[in-house]
Amino acid sequence: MTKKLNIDEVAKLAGVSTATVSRVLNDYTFVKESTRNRVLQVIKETQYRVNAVARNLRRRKTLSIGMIISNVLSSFYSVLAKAVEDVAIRNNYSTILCNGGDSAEKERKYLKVLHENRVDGIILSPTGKNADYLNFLISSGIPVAFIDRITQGVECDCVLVNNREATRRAIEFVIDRGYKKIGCIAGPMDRMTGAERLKGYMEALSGRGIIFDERLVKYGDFSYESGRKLMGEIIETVQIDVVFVANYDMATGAFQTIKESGCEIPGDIGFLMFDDSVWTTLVTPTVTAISQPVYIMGTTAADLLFKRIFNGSNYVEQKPVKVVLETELIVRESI
Amino acid sequence: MTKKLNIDEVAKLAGVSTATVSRVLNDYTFVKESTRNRVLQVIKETQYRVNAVARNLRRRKTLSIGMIISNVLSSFYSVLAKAVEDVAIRNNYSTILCNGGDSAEKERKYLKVLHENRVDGIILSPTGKNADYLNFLISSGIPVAFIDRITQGVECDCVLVNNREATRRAIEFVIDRGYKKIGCIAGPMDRMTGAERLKGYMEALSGRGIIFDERLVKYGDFSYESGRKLMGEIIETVQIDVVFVANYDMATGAFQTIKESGCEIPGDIGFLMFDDSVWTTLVTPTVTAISQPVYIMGTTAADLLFKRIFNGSNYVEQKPVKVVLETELIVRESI
DNA sequence: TTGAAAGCGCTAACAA
DNA sequence: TTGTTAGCGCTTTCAA
Repeated sequence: MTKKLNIDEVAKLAGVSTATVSRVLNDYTFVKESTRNRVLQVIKETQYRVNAVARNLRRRKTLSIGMIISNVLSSFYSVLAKAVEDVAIRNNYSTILCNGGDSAEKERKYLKVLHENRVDGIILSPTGKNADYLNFLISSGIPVAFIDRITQGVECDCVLVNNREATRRAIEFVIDRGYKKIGCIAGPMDRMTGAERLKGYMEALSGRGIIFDERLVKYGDFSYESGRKLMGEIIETVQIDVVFVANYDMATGAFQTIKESGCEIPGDIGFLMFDDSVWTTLVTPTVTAISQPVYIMGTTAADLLFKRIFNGSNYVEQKPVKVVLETELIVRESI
Repeated sequence: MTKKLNIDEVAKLAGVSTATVSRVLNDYTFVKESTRNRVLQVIKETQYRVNAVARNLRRRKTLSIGMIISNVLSSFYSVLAKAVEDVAIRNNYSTILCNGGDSAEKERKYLKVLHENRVDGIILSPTGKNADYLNFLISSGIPVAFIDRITQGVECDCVLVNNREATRRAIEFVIDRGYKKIGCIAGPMDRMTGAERLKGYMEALSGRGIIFDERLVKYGDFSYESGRKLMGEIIETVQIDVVFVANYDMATGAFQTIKESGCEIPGDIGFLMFDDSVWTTLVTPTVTAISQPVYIMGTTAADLLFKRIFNGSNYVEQKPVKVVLETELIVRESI
């Protein structure tokens, strides 16, 4: 707060021009060794730090990317966030993390904030809305990458998993183990992952000649609370052999409810979930789960994004890349 | 990528000066209704978005804060991150999240990046090092708040829990239940929480007349892997009644190891952990845990930070606030 | 109620 | 190898 410390001040103290200081700051090669040292000395003494805001304005680059996810509290998204940040750091970029909570308005608001801050790229798990804004961003030169889900009508890089296929195969496995009445706690149908996983469930049934019974399916919002509540409803109202829960948070709630109800897994009810995380090997019995390569999803999407960022304004012409990663059914004791 | 769209362009299209556009942008009152509408119309048609980088440079404010935590993957820190971001959003601020991984060099690097980006404040779970840089930041007008831990020699707002006291009382409870040989998987001693919790453990022993046996204590790094490994060592080398694990991630690893070893909890070995999160009520038996008000810690620290941010440069004179929150021992089946 | 213009701190042509 | 200088896009006096 003493005197305002900027590049001019440093230049004055070192007895050179601001351009020279700038050159030192940016490791420009053509600076005489002695001059460079003098400047570095002043920088050290004054603890001068370049003002990145001014630099960003001038360079028209911010060395930052934005990331919008539903909620860092969800294990899946926190891994994604970590993966993306790891890649960003490797590229000397900062990450602005936004928890959009799956609200289309929030997503739009965050897109606006990120746009205003002129982030060099945006990576998000989209709500499926705001196609207009996303397209506008892309066409105005800000690369966008989708992760886990997509928004219809927006052409950009994306990284997904084979939700439908993975679910179908897992349910087929369950059926082949002899289970007949297969309950399902599905995600919301307006979310790609929710819809795809349910389709996989239905495909497996019809493929094995089992009539789809809609009373066995409950629709949640992917949250712990909804898993908890819907599992309770299922236990109270219908008779099932096994339950498939469409994501980690809901499965956590559902497992809790089953445990409290006194039902035995897998004796009274088998348990299969999408996502494999922390507690699946800790509980009794251990849980059979469809495992996604979450961290890889994050790094893959980030790599795609940075490829475009570093391609500069040519990037618009390049075809979007779609990566679909494989999941793995990890069979444990609950089925 | 068509034509460069800035405030001048908008002004031209609306037939006014840039100053007027700026006034509209910032809800300045003295603009004639018709003029305002004309400008808003142009903004809408062109999809103009203010360049926050330029605005920040001019205003010498960025409406962003930085947050440095060990690792978003850790349940504790992800809750903290969410809490801080929630408060930031409420104040119309963005959060730049950095995973410092408890490395002093990384912390320093991130502090530098955040400083260069002229964030309006920084909130961190400090490594305990870099006191010089932190003090420099504070004295140059960037408010800092600590959360969960502090750095010696730095005077700033902080939010902690009563680590030592909480542990002491919990261990006393364990002793009073009749346990005698109390193992401990402690955190690293150069981290405040690690050291304080171990002190609490030792205080409880001496208070109850139990001789401290250092063979029963293993020192980990708060990670899943170290919990897993150290629990293995304990099981193989010493005889204990009960184990206290000093944080969530290590407890996850330790619990896994016990489960795999075939030992019964609490029959063969009682289990007590610091932190209460996802799986403690899911496993069999449910786990007795010291619960921290994590979300509240985050919002409290963020509130303190924003109070200083909004106080402008006067903030340096105000005495640092230290908040110590209470934890709660939640008794379940594992003890 | 509006406009002209200075300047936030930096980078990068261009010139020397 | 170094300096001069024109902006980057915005806000904010000051004047009209």
